[in-house]
Amino acid sequence: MFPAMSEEPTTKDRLIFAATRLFRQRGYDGTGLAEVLAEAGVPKGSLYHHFPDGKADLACAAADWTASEIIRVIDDAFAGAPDWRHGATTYCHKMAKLFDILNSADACPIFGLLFEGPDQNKFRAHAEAAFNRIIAGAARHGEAFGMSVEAAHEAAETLMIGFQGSWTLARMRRNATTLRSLPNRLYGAIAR
Amino acid sequence: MFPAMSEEPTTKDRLIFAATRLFRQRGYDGTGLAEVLAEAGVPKGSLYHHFPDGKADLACAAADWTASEIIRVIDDAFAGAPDWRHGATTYCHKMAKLFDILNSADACPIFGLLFEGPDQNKFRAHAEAAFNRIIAGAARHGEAFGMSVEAAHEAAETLMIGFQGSWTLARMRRNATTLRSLPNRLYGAIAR
DNA sequence: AGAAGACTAGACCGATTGGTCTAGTCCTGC
DNA sequence: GCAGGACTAGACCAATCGGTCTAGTCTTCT
Repeated sequence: MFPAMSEEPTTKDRLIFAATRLFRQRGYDGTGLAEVLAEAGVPKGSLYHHFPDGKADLACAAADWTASEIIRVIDDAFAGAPDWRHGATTYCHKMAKLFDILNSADACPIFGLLFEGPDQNKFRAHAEAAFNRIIAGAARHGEAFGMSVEAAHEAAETLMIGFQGSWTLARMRRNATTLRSLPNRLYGAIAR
Repeated sequence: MFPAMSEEPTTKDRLIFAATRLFRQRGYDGTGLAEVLAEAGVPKGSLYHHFPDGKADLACAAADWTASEIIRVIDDAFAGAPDWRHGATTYCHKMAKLFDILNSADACPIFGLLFEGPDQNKFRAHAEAAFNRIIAGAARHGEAFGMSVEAAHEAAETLMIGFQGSWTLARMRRNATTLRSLPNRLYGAIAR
């Protein structure tokens, strides 16, 4: 969830990274373009050059980028896991660690970036496609464990549903316990 | 979640109802005071008279009111239920119906009103207290079914975690299926 | 070198924002 | 009736909002 610093990011990427971070912290409507520009160190003309529809385009790009990052976290978490539960547990622990790094102040990275944004069909379609990518990315691992397509999809969805609720509660409580205990919450029961 | 119309609401209540509805639909930052005032049919001076800290006070009042309403829904849902699962299922069905009534556009009433608002400790404390009231209100029913204090609390929290994630997904998908299937999601496994 | 397009820079703009404040009207109690 | 407080009403304000636009600089290709 942090940009790789091995290469100088392009202007466009700098805008996306800054927007992602600020939208997550402040929400879409609570973030002004001036803040994004200041953090990215980019002038306004550049923003409209790269994102002709302005703030709304930025939200679409932030959602896309977030989904790609989450899929990376999911893939890392499930790599080498012997079964779904282990992968999901690692995912939750990784996200709990991210939560701690973010100092407990940020909205859930998935839902904060994909469920809040401009009131436009374009964004909505983007966000939905991004979310479906995440679900598909997670379900793929379920299938690799031998789950049926349906069961894998269901498991992925359940994980994401629980993840959001848990992150939100962790945020309120200022600690990541609900994230770390999510697997037990979900699979202390689902496991079969 | 709709004001009782048996009595003419006070100016203050009109503001709270309007704010609650608009904050749920647009988010706190996405709602301007002018909109709230227009919907409530109240002049600005009145707002500052009743809510000296302005918009932030309104958010606190909206959160409190929302919690009270949700607790009412919970109590209704669990009234007469033979066990936790039945009560929780009825709660989910009631909320799914509310979702349909709201035309799928509103943020989760609990989390949208309690987790988004002014970046202030006062609001945060209010919201956290409100949420804890909801959890306690639900846990009470668990205890009435013979659950230990801890298990009842855990069950209430799990329900709310799942509820938020499900509502959010229902909102994206424009249908309440995830809300209606939440009990099976949670208790097709937890049930013991 | 020159042309064209990509990209940066920041001034400008009308609209909206939430809060402040003055001037009333209404209500209650003496 | 009068005084004081509760409450309504809306004008005013500085700041911010996101978008537009002009004027450059940089890059690439011929």
